[in-house]
Amino acid sequence: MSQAVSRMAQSSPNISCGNCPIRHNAVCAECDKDELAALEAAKSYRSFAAGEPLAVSGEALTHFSSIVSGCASMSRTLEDGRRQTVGLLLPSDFIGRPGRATAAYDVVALSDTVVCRFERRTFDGLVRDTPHIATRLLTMTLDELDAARDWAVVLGRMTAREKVAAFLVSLIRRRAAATGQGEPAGDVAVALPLSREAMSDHLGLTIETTSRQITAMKKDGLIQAINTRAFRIPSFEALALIAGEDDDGGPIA
Amino acid sequence: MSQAVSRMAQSSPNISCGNCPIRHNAVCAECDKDELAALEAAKSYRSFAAGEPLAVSGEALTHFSSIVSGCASMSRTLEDGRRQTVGLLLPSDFIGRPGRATAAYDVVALSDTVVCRFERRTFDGLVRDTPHIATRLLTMTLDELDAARDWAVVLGRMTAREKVAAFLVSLIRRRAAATGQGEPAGDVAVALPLSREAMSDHLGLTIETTSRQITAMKKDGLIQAINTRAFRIPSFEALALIAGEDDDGGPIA
DNA sequence: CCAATAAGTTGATCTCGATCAATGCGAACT
DNA sequence: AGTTCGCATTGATCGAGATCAACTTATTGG
Repeated sequence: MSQAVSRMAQSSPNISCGNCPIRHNAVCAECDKDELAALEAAKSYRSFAAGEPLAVSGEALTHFSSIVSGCASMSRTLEDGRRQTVGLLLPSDFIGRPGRATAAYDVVALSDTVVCRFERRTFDGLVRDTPHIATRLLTMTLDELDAARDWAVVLGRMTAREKVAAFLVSLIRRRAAATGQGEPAGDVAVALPLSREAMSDHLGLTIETTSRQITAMKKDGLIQAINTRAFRIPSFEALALIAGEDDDGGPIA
Repeated sequence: MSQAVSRMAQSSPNISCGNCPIRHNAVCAECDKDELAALEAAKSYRSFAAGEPLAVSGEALTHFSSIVSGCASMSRTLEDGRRQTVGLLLPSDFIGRPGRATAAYDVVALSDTVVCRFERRTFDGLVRDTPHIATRLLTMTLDELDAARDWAVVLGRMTAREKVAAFLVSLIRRRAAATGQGEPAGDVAVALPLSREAMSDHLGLTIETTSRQITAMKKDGLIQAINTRAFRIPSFEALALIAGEDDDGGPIA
């Protein structure tokens, strides 16, 4: 998909992928040989086609996984069909939590997706017995928590236009971060890894409203359509401004 | 305030409070004497009057704190004044995160509040060097993450009435959990520790809409007003049903 | 290459919650 | 007791986004 994936894939795939839950790789300074061996033994990969479920809310979750490439959504659907995505999973994001055997949300692949995974009980033991893995997981979880809280501001208080802008801005930032670039600036391109419906589920909007906002933003010159799933953004800063940010760049402190 | 506070306060206050970030107390099986002594030496208490800020977004956060009694909100305010509360902090909830020196949100005391706190650098060291403290913190953070994601469903997809019901249900559940009771049932009472404004900021609604929904729910017999800040709920189950839950009790799996 | 189907856009209308504005109510102070 | 001030409720109106519906554009398969 993005440059991120190809970059990840080439980093010593035979030892350990570059975006495992603990971000382990061959040069991890804190890992001794026994730990690496244990991780390798417990690790496996699995592919999912777009639309395929990676987990079903309420059902057993046998593995702790981390996205290697592709994109998935984590969502809850109410009885009457209303659906809210609570997290967009991109490479390096994890699925599952130590000590819990049941999935709390539905996780569905939005595009073809590869995950790196660990059998749950093995992983639980690894977290319990390996301090620096637990620490690494804590940092990742705290980051996810901040992201979830930031998103609550979008869902609770932003207009449709601001929501769409905030989504594009956050997607562009995550892609840039994954490829090791800094804060995006100026003219940038985004490939959307999801449908208008998945986008709307994430934004708490209907498909129609999302579509109309995109059209309006095209008219205003904020975005240009390469095709329906790819945009060119002439000014990232202008978009970020609409997404309700200070003009000094970066997310609100 | 609630029964929770008095119950907490009496558990060996001279050794360690019962709701410190790591839920340490005199009988913690995993803590040796040195660790306990280190915790005690680093610990202090501080009181805040209702309305007083515990932290300001973007400014230095010198301590890692845990609510002992009272109630605080964690929120972000956009430039134009729109405000969204991203977390309601009740006893045992923590403020701050290891390894970060700056507050990400505004934290304000909603009622008179007491916190138990640790000087930041000391706490960072403690988390780094004491595996079971890191593990405990990881569990708490994962729980917060689930709560934040659950709330995203409320903010993104629920109607005003459902939002108010969901808020009351979650508040009642947290109170019950804090006092060691199980799932609430039947006729229950809630004391609201916050104003209509703070409630609205949490729900992503205006004060007027929140007030109207409360009035409507009174008319429908779902809630009875003891006073403006305290309700009697004749049927917790009926309220939970409106809050968009399955009828088998408990949050959706 | 053209049907068939899914995904996306656009239009018309309606509704829920926001907004603007006034009134009610209770606690704190004199 | 009455005044004041902040909080809460109620009323009237407006508008952003939802809904219902038609249509267009991609994508897939024969």
